[in-house]
Amino acid sequence: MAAMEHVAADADIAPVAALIADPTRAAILTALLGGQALAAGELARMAGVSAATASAHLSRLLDGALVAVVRQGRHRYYRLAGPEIAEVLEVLARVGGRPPVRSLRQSRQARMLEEARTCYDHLAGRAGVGLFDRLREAGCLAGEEVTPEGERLLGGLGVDVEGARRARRRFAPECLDWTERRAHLGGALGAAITAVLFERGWYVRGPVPRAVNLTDAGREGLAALFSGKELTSHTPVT
Amino acid sequence: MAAMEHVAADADIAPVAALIADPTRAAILTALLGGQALAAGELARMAGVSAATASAHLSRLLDGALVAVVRQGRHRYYRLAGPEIAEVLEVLARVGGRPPVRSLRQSRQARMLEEARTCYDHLAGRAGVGLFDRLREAGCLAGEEVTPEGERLLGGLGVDVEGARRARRRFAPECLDWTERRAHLGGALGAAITAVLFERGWYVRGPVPRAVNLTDAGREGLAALFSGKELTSHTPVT
DNA sequence: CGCATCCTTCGGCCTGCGGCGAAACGTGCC
DNA sequence: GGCACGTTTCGCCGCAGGCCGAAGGATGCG
Repeated sequence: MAAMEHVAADADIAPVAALIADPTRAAILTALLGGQALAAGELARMAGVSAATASAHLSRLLDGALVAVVRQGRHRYYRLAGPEIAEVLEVLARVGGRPPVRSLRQSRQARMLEEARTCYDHLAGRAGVGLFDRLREAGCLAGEEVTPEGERLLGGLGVDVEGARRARRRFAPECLDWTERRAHLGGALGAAITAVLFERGWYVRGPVPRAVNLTDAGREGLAALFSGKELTSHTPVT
Repeated sequence: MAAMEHVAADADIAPVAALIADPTRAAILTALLGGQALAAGELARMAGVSAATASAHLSRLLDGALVAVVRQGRHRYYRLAGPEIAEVLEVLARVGGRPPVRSLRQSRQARMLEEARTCYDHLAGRAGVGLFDRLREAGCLAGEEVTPEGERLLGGLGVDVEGARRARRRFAPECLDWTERRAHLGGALGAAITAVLFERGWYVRGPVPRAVNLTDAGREGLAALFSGKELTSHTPVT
């Protein structure tokens, strides 16, 4: 969930938030969430303000690079500047729209996500930090590197450590886990390990989008892995 | 990327954004991104304002449920209210911090993501909308349902359509694709199909977090699938 | 060219809200 | 109890910025 590894070094979030913070601008942006470009006048009508007001807002949104404009005859069609903008609006909507009290179903789903989930492409939640801890305890990790011991253990599991090292992303960064408030393993290595866990069927995806479940095979496999026993051989799917 | 299916029916995003929009509050929230709870006075010092000012801000953040507080003696320790809040801040940071001009490497990554990526747990990008179109053309989908023809084709592929229908989420909603500006298939069915694509090795995850790549096997398999030929039998990994 | 349409710029009004110091409140310590 | 300290509440000031109507481009049409 917390994609610390991807956050630009302390970017100014206030100016962007300020652009979205005005109700009229928010209405405009939400209207544009549909994906199609809309004319300035139409946006003014949708937002319930005069053309002059809407124009001022659109000008600021343009400055802030939240929207882009294409002139066509005497119309100016505005659209969101990119997918990231839509993402921001959607995440904000999830936070703003969350009900003050959770339904039973929601809290059940929340508990599942706390137990084990994916964070982008690596394992997170209690399972994620647990795995990270056990890898450290077993002496597999030192700083952002893998020890020879770790190479052996992960290699035996079927993880392509060398491949992960060559990937175009950070190798083994800690990724702050937001439900556990502690680190789990992210980056190329975290993704590679997680891929193997799925290939082996040790974890399977759950009904809720990012939830994953530990299988019986996974429980046994992980226990064996960290008790030092050799693993049964394994043929990857690809 | 566009998780339309999860957005609450037009939630008010402006109030949340307004809370983040003030530079002082943004500084406080960013300070709390570290994960540990901090005392009010400490936050005041970090944000560079008087205790009175910080207190007022914290009070508003508390009202808006962006932070939570725990009293301990004469201190009050504030922390972010939950993982969603961290997520909002991180997404905002990505947008606010994005460089005006993309590096070669970034634009290469962006192109990869435009071609094919995952959106939560289903296929998106050109590949996602393409697959959706071909499923529709083949008469597999009707509204939010699967036709008998679709049952046959997907069943032959190894997709558990019945299982997806029973899942605790929408079955086959359209999900707006933000790079293509058209719909792709989301929900339980989209996830189930995507899972099979990975199991069969038709798609593999790429070096960039959400990127996926079509394999040669995938190209052939998909071509065969939509040309009506029978598929080679398939043993799932789990 | 003249007019209608769409959009932006300008000038003025006014509310909202962030800032501070001082005082009040609550808690721990002696 | 009395004091110190952390935090909140109160009162006040100042300004950023949202709103509109009117005027000023720009574009298309006849």
